Amino acid sequence: MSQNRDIVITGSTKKKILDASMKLFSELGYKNASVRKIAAEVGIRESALYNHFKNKEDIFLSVASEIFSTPFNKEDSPVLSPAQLSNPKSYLHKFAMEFKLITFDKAKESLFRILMIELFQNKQLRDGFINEFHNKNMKALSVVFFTMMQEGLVRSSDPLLMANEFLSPLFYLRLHVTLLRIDNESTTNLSTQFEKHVDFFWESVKV
Amino acid sequence: MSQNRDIVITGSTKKKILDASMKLFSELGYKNASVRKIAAEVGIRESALYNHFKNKEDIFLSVASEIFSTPFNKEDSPVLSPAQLSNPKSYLHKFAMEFKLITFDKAKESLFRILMIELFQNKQLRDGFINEFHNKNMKALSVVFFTMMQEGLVRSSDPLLMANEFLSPLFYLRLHVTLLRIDNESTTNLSTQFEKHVDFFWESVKV
DNA sequence: ATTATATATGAACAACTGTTAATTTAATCT
DNA sequence: AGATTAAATTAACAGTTGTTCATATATAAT
Repeated sequence: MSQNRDIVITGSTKKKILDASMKLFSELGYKNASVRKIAAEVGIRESALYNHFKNKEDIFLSVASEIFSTPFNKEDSPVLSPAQLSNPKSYLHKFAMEFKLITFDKAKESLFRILMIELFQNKQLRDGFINEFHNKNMKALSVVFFTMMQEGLVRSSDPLLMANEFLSPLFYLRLHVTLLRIDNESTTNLSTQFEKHVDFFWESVKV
Repeated sequence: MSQNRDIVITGSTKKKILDASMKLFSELGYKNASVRKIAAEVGIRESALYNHFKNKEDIFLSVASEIFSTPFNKEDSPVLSPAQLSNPKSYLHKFAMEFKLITFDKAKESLFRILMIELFQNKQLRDGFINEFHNKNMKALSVVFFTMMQEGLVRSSDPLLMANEFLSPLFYLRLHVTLLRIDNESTTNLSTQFEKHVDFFWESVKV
């Protein structure tokens, strides 16, 4: 009961630690985000952290686990119903818009930063990136393109290649946006590029 | 004279420090690559580093300055001569092959890792990435595509958009390759993708 | 009201950080 | 040869790191 009260009034300490960690990891990276900085951000002493987490890595893993849990790999987000596929261009638009939404989502942006910062120093994140992000998206998209090809909606080609050609510019765009946002620079130019990419791509593959 | 002798026999200490730093920065990141680790890699004590560099940041800047000095922005690499443009597809192939070469170049790979690792924590590298890599490549490519459009070699579109569509998959590919290489995983699948991308792209834009 | 439990604190630890100073070693110049 | 200069070493510094422990405080259950 009191747990509920805590949650309502201030949010549980554990949640606060995760939020503070996410913020600091994404701004400073793992090594620079010290347990003391995290504790200070929460408003407690560093020793109190160890009541909620085994150690610093435990905190990081808890934060990092969120990276691949929610955003892209939800089977339901870019829906893959035959009805949708009969209007293939609008399906691609939907996929890109989902991607755009995630790109400009503050919380997801922090997770993306953590991912990018630690990608080259953490095998777990590398595997997650390739399996949960790249492979999953590629698989989903290539199924879509394969179906489109069979129905004669797009030109015949390697579905995996086509999926890659569709996904890469979206990722690059996301990276670009994230970089600009760090320095509070304008991203209005880039925000329209998601749609432009889909249009260009569709012009490239439609029969 | 004796300086020359040193260089011939062992390489100057300063050069050795830069090599060791490049290696460690790219493997561990700035913070984790301590001055003691760098000194140990060179084979001297940490205090001796300060005979050659002002401080740690001075070493990093010296290494980081190489990132944007050599690889892509050389005006001569992807040549932009009218003669080349009359065979547009082979020009794009050349550009992509240049990119592929850089991707699989051991030394350049280290610099790319440093860039990616510190990209989100170092404004200087962010600016360098956007100005020296992104903008420069985009500008060069969009001029090419603009010319191609005028000569009726490719379909009419926004040259900048087309440049982006051409560049993004190359970058994504490079990222992917670099990640696999960290874990010594095979990249044979990916090595053929550079050519496939150009073929797919050409099929997409040729009139 | 007393006990039990969860969570906070302050202090301390050993290890590591970047950097400096005094000193020794080695190479160069006259 | 001796003097000068460059580059190395040893030792120490003040700070920070992650983690632990004994203790205090507040909440929950009896």
